[in-house]
Amino acid sequence: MIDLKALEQDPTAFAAALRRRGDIANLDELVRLARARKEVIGKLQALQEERNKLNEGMKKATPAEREAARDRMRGLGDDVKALEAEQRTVEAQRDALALHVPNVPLPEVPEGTDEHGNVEVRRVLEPRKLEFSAKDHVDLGVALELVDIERAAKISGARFAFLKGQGARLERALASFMLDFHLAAGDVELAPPLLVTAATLTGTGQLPKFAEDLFTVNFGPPQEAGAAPLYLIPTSEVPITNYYADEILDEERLPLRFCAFSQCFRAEAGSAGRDTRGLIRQHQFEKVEMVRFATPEQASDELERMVQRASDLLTALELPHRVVLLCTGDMGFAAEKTYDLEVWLPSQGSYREISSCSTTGSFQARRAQIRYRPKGNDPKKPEKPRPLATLNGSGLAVGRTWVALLENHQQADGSVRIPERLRPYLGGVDALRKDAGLGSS
RNA sequence: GGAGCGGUGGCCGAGUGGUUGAAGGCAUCAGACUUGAAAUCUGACGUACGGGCAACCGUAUCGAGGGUUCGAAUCCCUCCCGCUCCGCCA
Repeated sequence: MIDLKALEQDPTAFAAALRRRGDIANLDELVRLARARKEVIGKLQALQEERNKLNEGMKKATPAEREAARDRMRGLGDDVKALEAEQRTVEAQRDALALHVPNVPLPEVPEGTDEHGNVEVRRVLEPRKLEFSAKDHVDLGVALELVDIERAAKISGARFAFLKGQGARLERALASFMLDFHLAAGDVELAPPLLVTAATLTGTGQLPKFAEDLFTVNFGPPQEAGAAPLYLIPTSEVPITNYYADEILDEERLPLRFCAFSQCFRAEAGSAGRDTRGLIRQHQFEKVEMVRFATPEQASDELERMVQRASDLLTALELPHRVVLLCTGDMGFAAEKTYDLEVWLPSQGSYREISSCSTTGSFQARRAQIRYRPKGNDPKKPEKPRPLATLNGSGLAVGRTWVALLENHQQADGSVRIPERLRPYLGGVDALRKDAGLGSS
């Protein structure tokens, strides 16, 4: 959620900053509601104060005095209730609007309407020059019996896959390798719940606006569902970021750095027809995620560190990639600055997203009520809590890493070379070959 | 699925209609004492909103919402969450 106080104090500046992403529809109405709310609260508190004062004398008042005060008190009580209802209404209207307003981009974020406005920051590793024509990961995977998409369609429909034999083991190896990489750098690992409440998804910004991208899960048969549904997480950013929801952390603890492995589930109703071949876009995929809790002052540095970490992972896997700074039009709803890491895919002759690292500033923290208490100078007067900054980044999308590894390390004979660093996770094998003797169709 | 119990401040835990934002304890912070530390003593110590330059003042807040009442942490209703036992189960 945007900073409503800042909005109220300087609507013009706020609108200018937000207009860069082209969405300022509700700002005027929000300002109006903020002022209406103050007015209601002012009236309400005056009445409550009067009521409290009258009440103070009631206990020791004589029956006659009590009787005399009663009418006035009744009237006050009714007025208070009416104003309380009004306050709730105004706040509900305010929240309904505010929860749909996206985050404000940082000044250094380039302006643009779509991915063409993104700015390449650097490239790492040269793509190999193949002396044969590159196969894509589906052809490679099918030939090596690493993946079975047709049978997955039979079981679950489109956008699902079985990994098989060495293919399944490769995914497990990649996830383990990534997690160990993060642990070696000092991150704390969390294994999160995969089903979360609507409130949790509101905290990170997926709800209320993007419900169509999520899978809903009911208790028991749909027609009997009594309890509120849960949602399959689209990324472990959701449960991890909400880990500290409604809490106040001491500044000394920050920054906090977590990593997590999880399945992710995305309905992505709007993506029909895009990336229909292969494993690039699935309803279910694995991802290792990095999440940071930091002071607003630390956020920028933490973002750069996450990008570097993701890049180092790709380098360790010998995968050519580039870092891209997203423009205003290509950023996610909650982000105020995002870098994508794009890995080289020989079959497409282009770079494809494999990691996205964002700072949301205090946007999610305000929604999820995550605050920290600044150190302060005077030990007698503790500082007031303020929202902290949350960051998240893929480190990495395991499925897409699987794809990139096959395509980049394919060899003339159809086998796939395993990079040195990954071999310990695959029992020491140096390549995936057709005659591995694992499984048959 | 059946039966029962419970949700109070960072934590534990009193409190069943009227100065209770809430006893007491723990934790934390500051000061005193001490060569230092421990122990001890004194004091401070929730959050949000409104007003104010500030000191500060006011209002709300005892899981959430609604109701009864002049007045609710305390009474009533609904919902949410947690725990225990039985059943089922990876």
